[in-house]
Amino acid sequence: MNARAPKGTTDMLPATARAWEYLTRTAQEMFARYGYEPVYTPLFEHTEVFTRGIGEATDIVSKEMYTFEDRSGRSLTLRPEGTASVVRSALEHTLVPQGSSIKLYYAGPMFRYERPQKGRMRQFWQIGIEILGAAEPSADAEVIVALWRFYEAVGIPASNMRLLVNSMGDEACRPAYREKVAGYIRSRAGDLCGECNRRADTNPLRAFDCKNPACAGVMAEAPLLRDELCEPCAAHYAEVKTRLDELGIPYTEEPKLVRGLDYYTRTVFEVQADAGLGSQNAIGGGGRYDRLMEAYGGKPTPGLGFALGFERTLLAMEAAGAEVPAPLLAEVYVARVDATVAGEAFAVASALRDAGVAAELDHVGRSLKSQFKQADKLGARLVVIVGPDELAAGEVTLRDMGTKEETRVALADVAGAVRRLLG
RNA sequence: GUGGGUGUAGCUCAGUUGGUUAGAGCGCCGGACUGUGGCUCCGGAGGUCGCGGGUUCGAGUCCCGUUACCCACCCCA
Repeated sequence: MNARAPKGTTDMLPATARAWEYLTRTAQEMFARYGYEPVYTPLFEHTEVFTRGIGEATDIVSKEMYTFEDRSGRSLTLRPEGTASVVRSALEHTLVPQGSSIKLYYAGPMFRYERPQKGRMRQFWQIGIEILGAAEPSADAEVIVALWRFYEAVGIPASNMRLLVNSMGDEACRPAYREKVAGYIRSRAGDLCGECNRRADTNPLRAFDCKNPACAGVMAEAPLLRDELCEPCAAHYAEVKTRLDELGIPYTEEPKLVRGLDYYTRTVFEVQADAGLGSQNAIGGGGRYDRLMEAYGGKPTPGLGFALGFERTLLAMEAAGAEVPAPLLAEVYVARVDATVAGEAFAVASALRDAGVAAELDHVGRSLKSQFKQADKLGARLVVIVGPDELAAGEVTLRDMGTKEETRVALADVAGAVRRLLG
């Protein structure tokens, strides 16, 4: 059989899994302080949740989804992102009654059928937060600040990151702007690539993202939404920036920042890392999606949030030299002199564990010498030596690996003695 | 979907102009007088040289195909 994990997936071995748990734990602790509660939605949804939420014409929906029929013929899709599911769940359970709001966070794997490369996997992990029911600019600022602070908390210095912000307008001003850009594209059709010409009809704003140098040059002269925002959108955007300014969060306005998901309105943002990443340098991003709930048939409910990628965040952390705390696997190593005392040794290790001490012992029949090597490698501060001689007196030997001092203690008091020595 | 690069022990890699039993470091296991660690020394286990063809007296070394991984385009977290 093929023992490899499928393309674009990877096993998270202990070193990585530890980092995953660290990121999750940090998010739990931090987002709790911001008032967010956990939510777990299914890893797959009715396909419609994503086609209607993210948009039929987006790359994610049109060519990157893992869609399949179950045995009853339903069309299901492995979630390519988290927001659509959370909003669908909020609608199903009426989590946002009129006039209220709710704050949620999630963490888990997402799935997109893409060509893997640095910082891009087919199964990748995200942590995200969402606020539903909040329309005020302070909510936008809160989400952005939470994202920024999270990166700082896990050891990525501000000097290694760039925060980009923009406003995409709303239904009052964006349609007109879209047409204006589409018109601009058609007027410069000869100077733009084929893909961009098609975008005039499908998603003109994406032309701003085109990597083609010629297109970039042409689009640099295109009309900017910043100059076309309706008054409410302009005021909202201005206040978001004021909130960020007041906290000293360093951001850059990027008028060409466009998100690839159709549901975004008004505020959008992205954090890019300068070090450790390849060309996929966006380690987190998000924005406001005030019309998404309606797209699902719910009442108008403003919403916003962000998602950050585990894999990319970890790459940025490594580049910054950020350390993931390592757990203490063995404060004490229980060594047995020979097989005749295996039972007693096991009982001692169990008693230590019951007493809250990290204790390890051998299960493969190593020599006593080898057990000491193990103890040393694991960083055990103490070794409990269980041998026939000691047991004859109802005792065991305790060795301090630092000072090499050995003392005999009563078998019945091992846990107590160990705890006193460990301080 | 397109392009480039790389595939030799668990890991990181050497392998001369194709030539006898494929190497190193690290890791792992064991030992250096009898129940004891970190250093050092000695020994050992471990390899279908990605896979399949071809050229050749002979290929890890050359050619073709294929596959996997990596990176980039694209897109996004």
